[in-house]
Amino acid sequence: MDYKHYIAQHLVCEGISPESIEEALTVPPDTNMGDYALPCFKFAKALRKSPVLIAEQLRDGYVTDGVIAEVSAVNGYLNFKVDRAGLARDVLARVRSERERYGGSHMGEGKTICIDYSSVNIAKPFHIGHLSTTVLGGALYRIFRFLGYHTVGINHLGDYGTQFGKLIAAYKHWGNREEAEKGGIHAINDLYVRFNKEADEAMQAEAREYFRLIESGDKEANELFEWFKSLTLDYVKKIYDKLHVTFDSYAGERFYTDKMAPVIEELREKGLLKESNGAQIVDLEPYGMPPCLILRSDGASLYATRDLAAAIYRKKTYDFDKCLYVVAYQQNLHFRQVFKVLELMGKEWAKDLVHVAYGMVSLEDGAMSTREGKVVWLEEVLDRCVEKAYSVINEKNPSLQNKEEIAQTVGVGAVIFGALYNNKIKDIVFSYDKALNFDGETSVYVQYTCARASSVLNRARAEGTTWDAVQDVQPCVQEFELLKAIAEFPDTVLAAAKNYEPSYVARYCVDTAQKFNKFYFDCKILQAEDEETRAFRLALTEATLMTLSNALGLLGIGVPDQM
RNA sequence: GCGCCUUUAGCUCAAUUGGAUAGAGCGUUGGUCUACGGAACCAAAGGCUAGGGAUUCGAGUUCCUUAAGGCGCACCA
Repeated sequence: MDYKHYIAQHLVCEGISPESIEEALTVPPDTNMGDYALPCFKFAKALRKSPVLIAEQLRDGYVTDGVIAEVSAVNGYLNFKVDRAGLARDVLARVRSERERYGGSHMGEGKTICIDYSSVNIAKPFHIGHLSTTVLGGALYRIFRFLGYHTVGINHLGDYGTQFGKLIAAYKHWGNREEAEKGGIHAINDLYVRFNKEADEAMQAEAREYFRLIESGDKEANELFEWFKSLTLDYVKKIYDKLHVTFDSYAGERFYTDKMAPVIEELREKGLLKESNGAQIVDLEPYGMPPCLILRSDGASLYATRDLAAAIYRKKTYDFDKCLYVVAYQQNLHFRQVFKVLELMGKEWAKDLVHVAYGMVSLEDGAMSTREGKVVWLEEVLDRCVEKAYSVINEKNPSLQNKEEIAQTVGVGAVIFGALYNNKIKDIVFSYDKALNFDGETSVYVQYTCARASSVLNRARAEGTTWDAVQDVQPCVQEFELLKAIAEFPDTVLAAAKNYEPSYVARYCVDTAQKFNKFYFDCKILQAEDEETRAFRLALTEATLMTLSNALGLLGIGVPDQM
C-alpha cells in the first residue's frame, strides 16, 4: 500500500492537484501526531486562505476508511493516522509473497547501468583506502539490480603507465620468479617501492625503455607484464570473494590503447583540440576549468584521453542509461573536465555520467604512505576482524557449529558495514580500535537481532506451529513501529539508489533492528496471550528477518541464523 | 591565489532534501527483565547546529560573508 499516493487520491481539494499533495506529504516527527502529514502553508497563497483553515476544511471533507483511520488538523498541518490492522495485514502479506524480492521493484527493467568501481592497480596490494570504492560500488551494483536494472560492473584496471616499466626494471635487477611466486603481490610491490627509493638515472632510463617495449608489443616485456597482472588478479579475486563483490568486465586502461586515436581524431574534426605549450588540449576556460590535457607534448596519451575513449566505448557497447564512476573526491575536477569534453563533443548522453565521489581514508597519524610503510592492508583488517569475531563467539556461544564460517560472516560484515554506515562523502580516519569494536551501530548488532529472530522462529517450527493467515490484529505500539519500519524498506532502497548512498540502507538496518529489539523485549512471542497474537507476532518476526536479511544482502553482508 | 568539499552533544555520526519539540551509537551515571539468545532493553545528563547577515509563514538544510580543516588546480594515474 502506497499511503502517500492513497491519501493524495482521496483528498479532495479544489485548486490543488493530487500530484502536488503527494509531493508535499511528509512524516511527522512524532508518531502520536500521526503517520503522515500535509503541511498546508504552501497552499495558503493559491487558495487565499490561512493554512489553519485549509487544514480544517480538508479534515472535514476527508472520509476515513479501512486504510486511513483518523484525520486531524493541528496548526496548519493535516495529520493522518493509518488503520493499524490494515497496515499489518498489508505489510505481512506483501513480505510473505515477495520474500527475497521484498524491497525491490521492476522500475529499472530494460535499462542498463554501468558501474566503474574498485579499479585495482596491477602489482599493488589492496589497502584500506581501496575499501570504499569496492564496497560502495558493490552495494550500488546490487541495489540497482534489485530495482530491476541490468547492471554492468566494470573494474577499470590500472594497467597502463610508466610504473610498469619501472616494475620490470626492478624485477630484472633484484627479483626472481621463485621469490615473486612465493611472496605474491607484496613481493612485487616491494620491488616497486625499492625502485622508487634506489633507482639511479640509468635505471630510470631502463624503465622508460621497458615501458616502450610493453607498448610496442615486445614479447618478453609483455609476458612479464601479463604475469604480474595474473598474480594481481588472483590475489584480488580472493578479496572480492570475501567481500561478495563481482565484475562483468575487467577492461582496464590498456584495453583502450587502440581506441583513443578515433577519439582524438573526432576532437580535432570538431575543432575542440588546441595546441598549448606543445601539448594538445581542450580549452575549458569558458566553463571555469583548467584545460583538459589530451596529448602530452611528446605525443603520449593521458588519463583523461583513456577515460574519454572508455566512456564512448561503454556507451556503444552497453547503451547505458547511467554510467557511474565510484572514485574518491580527489578526482572531482578530472571527471568534471572529462564529462564537459564529452558534452562539447555533442554526446547528449554526457549528462548520464555520474561521478559518485566519496571521502578519503587516513590513519590516526596522518595520510597513508606506502613508501614510509604507513599502510594498513585490507587483508589484515579482514583477518583481524574475523579473528575477533571468532573469539567473541568462543566466549558467548562455545558450542556453536561451524564457528569459522560464522566468524567469517560476522567479521567481514563488520568491515563492510563500517565502510558503508556513514554518508559516503565523509572522510574516514581508520583505527583498529573502531574497526574491531562490534558494539553499538554495527552489522554485528543487526546480525545478532536476526539470530534472535531465527531462534524464535525455529522453536516455533520445532513445535509444529504455523502462522499463515494474518487475522485482524490491532498492533500495539512496539508492533506498529516495527511494521512501519518494514513497510518503509522499499522507499529506503529507492532513496539509496537515487542518491547513490548505500548508507541509507545501512542506517535502515540498525533502525529496524532497534525496533525489533524493543518489540522483542516488551512482547512475548511464543508465550503470547492468545493463539492469534502468537501467530501475528511470529509472522511479524519472520517479516523482520526477511527484510533485514534482504537489506544486509544489498550491502554484501550475510546473515547467520545462529552466532 | 582560484575552485570544490567538510564543520551538528565530550567523541563518531543522523536528520525523510525547506516543515512541528534537532536524533542515534560510543563514553559517563543510574535502572529493567524468573533470559522466546544479556552481543538485549529503559532512563538521566549532555546543543545559540563554527561565527555573522539575508530569503521565507517556517532554515541544521537555500543564498551571501568570515573562520578552521580537507582535496584539487597542464604534460602522473
